[in-house]
Amino acid sequence: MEAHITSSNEKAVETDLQANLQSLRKENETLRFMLGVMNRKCNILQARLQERKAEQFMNINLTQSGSNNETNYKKARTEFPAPINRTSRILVRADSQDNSLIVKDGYQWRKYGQKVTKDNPSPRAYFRCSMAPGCQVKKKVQRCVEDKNVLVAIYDGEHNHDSNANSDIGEYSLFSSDRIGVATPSSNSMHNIISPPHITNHDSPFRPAIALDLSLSGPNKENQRNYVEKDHHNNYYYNIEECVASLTRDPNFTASLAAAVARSMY
DNA sequence: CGTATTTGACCGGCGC
DNA sequence: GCGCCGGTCAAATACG
Repeated sequence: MEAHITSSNEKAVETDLQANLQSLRKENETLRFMLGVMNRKCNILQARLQERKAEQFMNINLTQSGSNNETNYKKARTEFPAPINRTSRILVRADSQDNSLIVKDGYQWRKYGQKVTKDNPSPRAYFRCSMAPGCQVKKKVQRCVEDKNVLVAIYDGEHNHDSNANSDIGEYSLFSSDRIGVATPSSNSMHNIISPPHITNHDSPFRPAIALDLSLSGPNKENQRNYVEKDHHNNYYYNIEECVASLTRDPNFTASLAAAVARSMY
């Protein structure tokens, strides 16, 4: 009898927990969506500010001298580069037999050049974002000198528009297991591949690791994070595990977490 | 025929 | 000044 009551109580608690978990998931989803919207709005505003600055610069030059528009525009573009000149390096698994330097990342690119560089026998392809007229994001794609199965894509600048990756994630390899990792802008070699530390690799140093993508959209968002986490004491961590370990060591954090979980349950 | 890609020419920065 | 190198331009070409 008593045992029966206990089990029904447990069931009630379980369904309660399930419901709470569901509502927390929904809340999380909503917050992520809002963050995504704010991110996009921020990018658009930055692009508009950039255009205004360029226009102002052109106007000043036109009133000061009678030189032609194109020269002024070119100068304005160089004087005022992309609002935040971010660069990020992304490594993507590719078939060594496939000679195309195409990295599917959810954006539309127009190729405008190809060049063989000194340090790498594989040609480097130059792309410009063609999804939005004002977008000045560029990317360079080249096969890794150390492993031809890996494409190195270097992104330069910040998109002023959304990608279509969110709507059709499965199509784009950068958002699936094809992506190997993100390296810091200063890195010059494959040793900067970032992968979960618990994944060991005995076959090849460049074998793709599983990368869990928590970003909201395109590759430039990766650059903002670069897998570097910062805690509330302003300490930087270069991998998730280290960050989690530090947080769990912090009694304030664990107490706050426990309180938050308790609040969500009752 | 319009659009995307290719590819040689050109440009600017840098070191000598 | 010269040569090297990476990045960009633009005419030619390919493609749907």
